[in-house]
Amino acid sequence: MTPNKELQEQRMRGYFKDATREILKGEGLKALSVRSVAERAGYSFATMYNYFRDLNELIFLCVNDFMEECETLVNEAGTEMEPGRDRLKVRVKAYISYFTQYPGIFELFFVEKMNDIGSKHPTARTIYEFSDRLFGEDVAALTGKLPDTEKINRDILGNLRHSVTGMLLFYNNRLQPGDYREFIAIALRQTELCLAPAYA
Amino acid sequence: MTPNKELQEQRMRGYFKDATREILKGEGLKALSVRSVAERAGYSFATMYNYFRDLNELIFLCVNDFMEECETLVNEAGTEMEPGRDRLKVRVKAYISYFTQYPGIFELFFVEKMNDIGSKHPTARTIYEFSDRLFGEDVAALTGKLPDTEKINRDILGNLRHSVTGMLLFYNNRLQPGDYREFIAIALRQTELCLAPAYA
DNA sequence: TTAAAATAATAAACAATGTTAATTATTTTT
DNA sequence: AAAAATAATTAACATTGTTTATTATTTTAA
Repeated sequence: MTPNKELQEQRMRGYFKDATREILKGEGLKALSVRSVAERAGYSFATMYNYFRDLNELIFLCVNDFMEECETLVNEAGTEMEPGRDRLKVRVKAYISYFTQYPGIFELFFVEKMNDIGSKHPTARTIYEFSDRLFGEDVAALTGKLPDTEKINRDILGNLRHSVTGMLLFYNNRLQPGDYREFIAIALRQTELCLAPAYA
Repeated sequence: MTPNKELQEQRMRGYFKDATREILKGEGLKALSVRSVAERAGYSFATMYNYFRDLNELIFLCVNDFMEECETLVNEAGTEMEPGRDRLKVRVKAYISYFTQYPGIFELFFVEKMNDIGSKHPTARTIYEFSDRLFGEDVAALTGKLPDTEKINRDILGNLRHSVTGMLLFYNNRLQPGDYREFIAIALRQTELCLAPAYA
């Protein structure tokens, strides 16, 4: 019987990745350490270095998983609705809800200071374009009949990306505004404002 | 001769504060440590604890200085212009320029994860309202003649606050977009979009 | 099947960090 | 000038990421 090294290694990596995901979703980046991950995975902290270059590599691998999870959640919001203004708001709300429920994941996506290598990583661009992918269809539904659609789309999606990220940053990291309901209300209002170029 | 304890203590605190400011402006938060501050101040790291509760207190004290510095810079931009759209853009540009020149200060203002006490600190609110103070006059000049001025002002200033912060976050922390000129161009374009409610 | 080789897991160690407690140096007061 | 108070520093501890040695295990070869 020849042992399946590939499978074994895959499993080991899985244990560490799962542990990392759980900690990030639960206690957040602050609680993440080589030792905390290893303990949850059931191995010594030194074992991690046999499967990953360092803690950062492990963190990077989680981003894709989280992105999928978030996308699924957003896609489950407003399924019965027509693409457009109202559905966009429902989807933005789901997006925001994900990142307020898991502030550690928000931190990981948008806040964590990476080294220069990390920022040049393709992941950085994928994150940058993440909201475009999620909200593109609804925006396109609003601008489809207009001339100069592409430019307007870029404007709107850009504004959405920046202002939603900004709001989440203030809410998650600075507790501004202090109340969640108020935060959501402002967020939806701002979402509407971002659509202005579609009605010009 | 009775020694002026007050003055002496004030000076000591000044040495540490200056050292902290210099490091934050130069190498950024990552390079800031009790030891690096103390070395630059010319004292042992333990001495810091005789004048400040901890490193966080020292950091907080710098925020106000930086805010003043930034405000001065912004106020020096477009002094000969009329309040309004064009001056706003010049001022936003100065604001952005400050926080890209000193990414460590941006981190300190908007990114650094504070403990709950820190986020409930009055400073958190001051930071939140900082851009409103800087850009309020120009926005008011645009909306002054409209009905429902206050509401529109809030909308515009909110959108400005969030989208400028979001853009800076992407640029400073994720190198998106990769080129500074492109970044500025997008930022100014987005600034204009934020003003849409004034022209409705 | 058992000895040798390869591999995997871990423990030990190091450097850097924030912080506190103990100690030394300095200044002030009596 | 000695005693008391204060200031500054050193020593120490706990926690972090990471690397280097050791130990345990598994695979291979005789």
